[in-house]
Amino acid sequence: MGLEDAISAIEASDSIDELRSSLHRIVQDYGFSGFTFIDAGRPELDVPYYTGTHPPAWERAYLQYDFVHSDPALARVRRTNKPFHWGSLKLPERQGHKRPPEVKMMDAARDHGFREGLVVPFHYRDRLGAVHSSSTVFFWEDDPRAFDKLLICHRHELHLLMIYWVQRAMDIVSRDQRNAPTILKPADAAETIKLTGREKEVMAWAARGKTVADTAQILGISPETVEGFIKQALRKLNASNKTHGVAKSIALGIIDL
Amino acid sequence: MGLEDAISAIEASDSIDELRSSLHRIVQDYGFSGFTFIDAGRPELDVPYYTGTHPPAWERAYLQYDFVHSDPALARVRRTNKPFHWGSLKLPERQGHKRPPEVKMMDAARDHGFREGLVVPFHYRDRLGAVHSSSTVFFWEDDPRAFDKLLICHRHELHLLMIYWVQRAMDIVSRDQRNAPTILKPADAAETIKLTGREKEVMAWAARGKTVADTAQILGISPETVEGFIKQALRKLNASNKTHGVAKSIALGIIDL
DNA sequence: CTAAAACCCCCGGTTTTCGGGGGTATCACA
DNA sequence: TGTGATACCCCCGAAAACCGGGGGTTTTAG
Repeated sequence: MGLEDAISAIEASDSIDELRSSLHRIVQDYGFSGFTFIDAGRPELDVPYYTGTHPPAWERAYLQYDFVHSDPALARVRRTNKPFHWGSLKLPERQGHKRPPEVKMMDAARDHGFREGLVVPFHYRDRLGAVHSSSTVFFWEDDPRAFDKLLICHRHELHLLMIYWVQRAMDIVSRDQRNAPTILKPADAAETIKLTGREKEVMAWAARGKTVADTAQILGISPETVEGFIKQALRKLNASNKTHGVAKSIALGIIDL
Repeated sequence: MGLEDAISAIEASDSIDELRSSLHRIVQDYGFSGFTFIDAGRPELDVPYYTGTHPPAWERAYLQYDFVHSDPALARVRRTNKPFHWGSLKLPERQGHKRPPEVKMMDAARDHGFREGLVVPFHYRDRLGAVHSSSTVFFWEDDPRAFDKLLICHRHELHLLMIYWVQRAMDIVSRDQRNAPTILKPADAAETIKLTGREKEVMAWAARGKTVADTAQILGISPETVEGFIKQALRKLNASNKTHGVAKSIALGIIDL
């Protein structure tokens, strides 16, 4: 099946179930045993939205051992845009006497028969402008050398496929909202947050660890004024405290470190 | 030039200037007269970052008439993930005697010789996990029918090209800016700092705006214990307070929002 | 001209933070 | 089967941050 055919098959799918089996057929053609699509943008959730054609045993293990919070691929997905494979992940060395949870997770994957995995990150916006991050992993159970060869030739195709797959999934879900998985539904509309120069300055110094008094001295204004700017910024950011405000500012790209 | 060659050329570029001329050559091969990359995620900025090989006259007009705030393609980019062309934009009807600004902008583009344009949206995350949205437009000055034909055959290639181009641009910029990391002192290599599971958890909840009391309830431990973990994490991070610690944790990739 | 927003300063009561100080539980290895 | 390293859990008190207001002048945009 060529790339154009695959995209056509995806765009012709008319329900999430159909979409799932379409992709399954496509990735099987490439030699993968299955795939998992997972919402990667909400690390605070214990069980984010996911779907796919992975083995049930793997799903049970993943949930049971809380791998969402230790999966090193998910962590990387949140900071990158290009596909990568499990073999390229840098795992932490064991500190002390315990195996780090990341290593535990990868060992478990191996125990389930997965010898490699291709992870495709995709960050997208819904029709309200809200941003979502997704991770899709294609499982490989055959010879790792064949996997390497596949990557060289078809990495880009698989990347493109996922983009159109996610887009199609979003279109379907927004069309029939009733039984929609929550993640694919448009979240809060993206609000444009506009901080003034002073507000950005005080937040940036806060991010660098300066207290209100420090910042006041740096900027040559009174501590009370600094507090005023911070309060104003927190209101605009809809943040509950200074720490939250700084985190949001970084996430929104308002301040750079 | 094939797709793989084009991507190779992009990934081999070592500066923004080189990257720009690489892409220019590639899109000229497709028949476009030039391109403009623009940071589309900040509607609040009057002059967002942009670069490209557009005619200087067009750039002057764009700035002079403040087209950033009326460009209908930019507005659409913020809500979509697939490439589209100017012809598919739905422009508002003229009300009364005034031309809507969107129409004005498209008319101006035509006056500058552009008969069509392919717009490729791309939403990406940087190494801090911050989300950005970009718009790249490829200008078409030839026969519109040839443009339609090109889209059918090569839309996906152009889409993929942009993804790798943006990623490469980000890599170059973040490499060049690494001499001014105020928040990361040289000694703070990510590898040397290892937080335990609990330490990471309390820092992550702090970044999401939770107070010590909130976090204690979420984790089912006493507030004093939560404080203990935070203090321990701050020591390891060599951070002067919680806000600083959270900023550092994000910068080091230890926690995600 | 006028309204809105940026910028600057202040108070008082409440909550959080962060320097310390404790302790137990678990695990790999000898 | 102990031993040592580490994760994990709890407490105190002085200092700082938070949060709700209250002022005012200057700059910007319609």
